[in-house]
Amino acid sequence: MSRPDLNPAQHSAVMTLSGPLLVLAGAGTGKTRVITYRIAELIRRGIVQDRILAVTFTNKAAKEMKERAQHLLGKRQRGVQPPEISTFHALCVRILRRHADRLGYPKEFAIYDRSDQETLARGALRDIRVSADKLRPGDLLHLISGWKSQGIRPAGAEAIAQGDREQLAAAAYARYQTQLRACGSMDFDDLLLSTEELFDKHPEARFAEATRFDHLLIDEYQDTNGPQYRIVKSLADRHRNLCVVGDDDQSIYGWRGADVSHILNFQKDWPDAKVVRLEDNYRSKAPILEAANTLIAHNSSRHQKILRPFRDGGLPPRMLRMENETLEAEGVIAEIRQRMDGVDESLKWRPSDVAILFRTNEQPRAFELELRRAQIPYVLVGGMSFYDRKEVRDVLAYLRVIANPADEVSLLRVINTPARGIGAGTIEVLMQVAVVEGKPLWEILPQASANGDIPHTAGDRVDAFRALIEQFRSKLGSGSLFEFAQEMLKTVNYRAELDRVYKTPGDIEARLNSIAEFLNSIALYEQRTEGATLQGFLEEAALAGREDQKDDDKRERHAVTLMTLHSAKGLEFPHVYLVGMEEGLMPHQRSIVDGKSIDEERRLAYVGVTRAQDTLTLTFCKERMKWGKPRAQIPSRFLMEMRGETERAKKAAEAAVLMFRSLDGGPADGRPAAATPAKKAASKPGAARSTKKPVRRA
DNA sequence: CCCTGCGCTTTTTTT
DNA sequence: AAGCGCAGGG
Repeated sequence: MSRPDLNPAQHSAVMTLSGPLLVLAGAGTGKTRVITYRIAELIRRGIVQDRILAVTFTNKAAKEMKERAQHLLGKRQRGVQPPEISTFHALCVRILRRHADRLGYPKEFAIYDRSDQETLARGALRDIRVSADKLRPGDLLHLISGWKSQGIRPAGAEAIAQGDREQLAAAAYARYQTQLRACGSMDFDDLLLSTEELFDKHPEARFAEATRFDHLLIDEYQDTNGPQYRIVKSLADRHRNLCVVGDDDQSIYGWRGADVSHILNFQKDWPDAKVVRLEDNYRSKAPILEAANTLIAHNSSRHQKILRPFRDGGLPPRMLRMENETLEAEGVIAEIRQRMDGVDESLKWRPSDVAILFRTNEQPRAFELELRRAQIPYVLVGGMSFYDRKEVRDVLAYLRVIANPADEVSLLRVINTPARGIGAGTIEVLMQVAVVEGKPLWEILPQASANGDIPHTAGDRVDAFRALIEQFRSKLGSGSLFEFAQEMLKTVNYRAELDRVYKTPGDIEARLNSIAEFLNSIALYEQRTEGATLQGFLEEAALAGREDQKDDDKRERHAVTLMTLHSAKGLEFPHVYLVGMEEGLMPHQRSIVDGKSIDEERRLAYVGVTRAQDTLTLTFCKERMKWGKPRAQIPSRFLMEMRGETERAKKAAEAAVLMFRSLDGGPADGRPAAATPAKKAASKPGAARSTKKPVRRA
């Protein structure tokens, strides 16, 4: 079975080198191949590689694309660098830095991740005296991000906010944004939004950026949000050589502001756009693809397309019913073990051939346990990442404060870590002074001991802390960053914090190890970067986020992959296990209750199914633990839809709606959960029709 | 100020 | 099951 180098459709997409081009590429149709060949072809035709910009959604995709392009180019000419390939966010950071003076932003800014944002959101809600039962930090962040992805600022949000909840959120948004700026920081949405603002207010900056490139390629175009869409337009309308690649059936980031209409309406924006459809699937064996096609056909409003299998043979997806999540993991892992140990050498599975895909981050627990027990190497992608660990965040916070003491979130994190006698009372007083004087907390610290509001002893401690940070600030920029960080940790005596929090020597050692690993990443950064700075390192760490760690490549080659469906997009594996195919999980309870985004959940399932090359196994449990209690599960409607049993799928959907809407997350035995009486009373009468949480009057 | 233990709530996906 | 906030004793 030989595969053509490029089929006619792919060839046409590669060769259409000027003007707008929409490549509608189904799963497994070789879209990466098209992009890289296109880049190579442009360079072959004499386009200087610096004039080509390719944008991806993840660092991993960017890295991979760079490697592939490099490989293709290497065959033709030696020493040719690949063109600029970058994520949206990294691109925006560079643009903002180049034009920082225009917008009056500092050139150096910290990038706040999800956990920093949560701290900020919590603080904003406290400042405007909103308790968690009215609006939780997570919900606030979701609303803020929604506004930001539509380009709406706090003033605008206050104007359009509907109802109490949104009004409160809009007020908190204003507060959040002020604090964020005061810290000299940006969140991920800000990077995009500020770039958009820069282009709006400063046409000359927009012109300068647009003139840097003659060709623009955007991968995963179905996942662009408002600001990204507008930035693409700004950058492309001069040369019009815009190639976007995507698949509306794989749009799974709607909750993050991605808007499928961008890809659906591409031809309206660019009337002379050429459209190429890639419908030959080279990845999955026919019966798997058939299941995928049948499943996705249940979605309305999509570009009609059918994927044709190139590979024949193979078996239909298996659907296995398990007793509970422990036995699910046991069953799956036992099978993998067995396949790995097979007698027939040619049929043996390697660990890296296998992926276990799931919907939520709590699901992998059971599988990790079993994999360890079976002594099968594995990598858990995403989940609790390196940068989410407490000790790493603490060290990071110290470095951030040293880089920029105005960073209040980080300052508050380390001011009493390890405990140095600056307690909640002292901090509260200092914060109040800061608010009254309208200055950052850091600038208040020198007056602390003089201020009569806090005890003398506390004042001395604050002085000592400030001197400590100042001492390291003055050392910055001379000598190795790695040694700098190492010395800082020693001086600060971070070890004391570990001893306080962790009881067993094993725990302490594990934490020390992750700190060592972190320090190592500083050393690696220094090695590969000319003119390494602390700021530069912090920025890289923020943008790399939960993505790859340097030695993952090596590990991945011998390990079973565990990951969420969202992280699996763009990847493929010979053997895929799609686990937890139950109502409430897949589709998720949330989308069942508000009935809105079932289509997106279906696309998610579709993404999962189309990751499989040779075999696909779907599993579901009869019962699953939740909050310490076992709970009856209904098999996912998607299982039935995949087999064309539409009526049975509808029944499952109805049952799920009943279960999740009326029982407030009811238990296994069918009796209503003993929920808090107040909540019960409120949710029962209105539950049938309400799409939003009923707003209760006080 | 710091630690411990109890009780209450939690329900998705991530650049 | 686990993480958070709060009360109470050193």
